[in-house]
Amino acid sequence: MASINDVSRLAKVSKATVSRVLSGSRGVKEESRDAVLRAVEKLNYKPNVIAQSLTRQRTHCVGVICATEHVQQATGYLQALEKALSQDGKHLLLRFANSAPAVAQAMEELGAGRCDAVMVVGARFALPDEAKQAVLIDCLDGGDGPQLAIDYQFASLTACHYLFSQQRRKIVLINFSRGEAAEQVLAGYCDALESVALPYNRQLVCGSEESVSVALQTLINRHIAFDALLVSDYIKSREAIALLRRFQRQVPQEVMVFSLDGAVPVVGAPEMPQMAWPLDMLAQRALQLIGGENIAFPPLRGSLIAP
Amino acid sequence: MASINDVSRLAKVSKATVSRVLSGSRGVKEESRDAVLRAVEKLNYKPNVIAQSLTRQRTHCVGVICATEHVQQATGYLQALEKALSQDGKHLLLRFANSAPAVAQAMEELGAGRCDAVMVVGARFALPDEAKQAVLIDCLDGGDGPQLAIDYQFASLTACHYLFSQQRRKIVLINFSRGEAAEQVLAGYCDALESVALPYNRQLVCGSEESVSVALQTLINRHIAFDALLVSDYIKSREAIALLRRFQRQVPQEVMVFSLDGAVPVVGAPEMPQMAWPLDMLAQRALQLIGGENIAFPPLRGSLIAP
DNA sequence: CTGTTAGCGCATTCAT
DNA sequence: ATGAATGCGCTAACAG
Repeated sequence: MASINDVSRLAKVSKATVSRVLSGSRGVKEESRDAVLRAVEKLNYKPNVIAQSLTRQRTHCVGVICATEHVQQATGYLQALEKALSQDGKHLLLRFANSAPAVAQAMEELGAGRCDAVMVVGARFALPDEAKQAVLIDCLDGGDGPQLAIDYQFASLTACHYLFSQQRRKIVLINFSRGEAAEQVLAGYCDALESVALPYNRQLVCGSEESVSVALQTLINRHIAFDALLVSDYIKSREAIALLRRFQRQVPQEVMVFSLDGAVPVVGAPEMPQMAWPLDMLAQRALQLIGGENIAFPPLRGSLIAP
Repeated sequence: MASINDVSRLAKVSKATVSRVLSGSRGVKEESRDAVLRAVEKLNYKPNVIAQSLTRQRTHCVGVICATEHVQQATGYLQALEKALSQDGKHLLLRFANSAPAVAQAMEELGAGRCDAVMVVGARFALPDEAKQAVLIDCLDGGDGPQLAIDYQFASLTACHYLFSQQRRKIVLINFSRGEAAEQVLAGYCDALESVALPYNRQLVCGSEESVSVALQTLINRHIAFDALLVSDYIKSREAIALLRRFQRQVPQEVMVFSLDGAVPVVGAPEMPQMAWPLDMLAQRALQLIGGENIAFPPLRGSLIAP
């Protein structure tokens, strides 16, 4: 691999001039400029980005820690982030981590100068202290640092109203296990019920600790009627649908399932009604945040899509 | 951020000694060794990986270009690769690119010393020349360099036999648009038909040029009977299912859809019968290939999963 | 306008 | 066993 020395030698100018031509490029005589460009061409020279990183103290790399429980949830985010980053001349260093210690370790390894910034995406668990230095995106319990939140209350409200419009009245809520988002979802659910003067039935709200299957089995065992499920994320929705089918409950005829998590990009018609988030906008904002701008964005609102 | 100079000063030894303690770590007096470690601890010193990369001429980064048309197809690969890489102390530089020029540009930007190696994953189109230097994983037309192929003929054969076992005889094949994999799939399909003495019906094999919807509409318009679809990938399967439902064809009762591409990790019960690939093994082999080992692996075989 | 010099942070000879 | 010196490839400050 040719280095800047080779170029400067071939072009009969100093390294500094070569550097000037390739970077700032102003204040260089036409003549030596051409000589440099010719040499660059001939040697197929590309500046070594590692050396550049060392002097400039910037790597143009951004660490992205996908803290999602299931990969599917990460894909939409990843695609949007990669697009925004590469348009900005930055690179995406990917890492998966679905527990607090794993996130901590990832932060550790992405530090030490390898990245200019780190973001944590989609965590559904309490983050370790190390993550306080990162930009948090759709993480359940946002810290005090820069972050991007999702408006789950709005989503929940929308979902309920959609289900009402589909003549569903007995909506089971299968919520996030905990965190602020869970509270928001519950609040939206309650708001919706109230707005149509439906009573709040505690039995229809599934607690955090149990699995989706267990929750549904409990309802079925107790002969509690329901005609819709409002589920926090896509994966749980799939679990729920699988279980309902085993009990011969037609989906969506008998039980309609709504997924709040639309982070999975939809191709063709969506499988089920769900929220779709404006991921490109999310990515843009994320870039602004890692750019150091200290903006507080309002929670992002998604839009309804349905089969 | 503390540098090696700070440590050497605090420990009252030279930079070389510090370096020795942290790297090779042998041939150092116990005394100065402790002093260094103490200083490191106190300053919370972490060697700057960029500087290390510069001297060692190794970045421990691997570029991964996801050349898949749809993100979903990439997720399984990504997760498996990231796991294998991070276990090996390497980092994954992610890039999406779904056209030859995009791949070329990605190769360009990932070169220039940023990565030790690059791999291209899941390309369903002809790769540019630049990609010849990369390790090719599940790319339709493999080049002459190191690569990892998938045994699509085996998959196709398995799929057909599964469909036969489900009392399906009129199987529509919706193949890849072109490339070696398409030929393999067709070969497996033909083998299967032959093995149960079914005639090959040209009308049931859908050509490359048309979209899934058009292909199916054509069949329906011509009143050609079919009771199963063998589809090359998950996305097309979803498209097909959506269209079938619009024509009131019950899936899977009337028409069973089989997806050859199992790169989408399944959670819970699979949506439809499909092939699942041993992605961790794939990732292991990919690592061996970028490690420079010049091994030729046999095409990878997947296993059937069904609802 | 351009060359020289001095780092960036570290690893690695080569002496001692 | 350890320190001084050199270089990785490049940028930037400072003179000319």
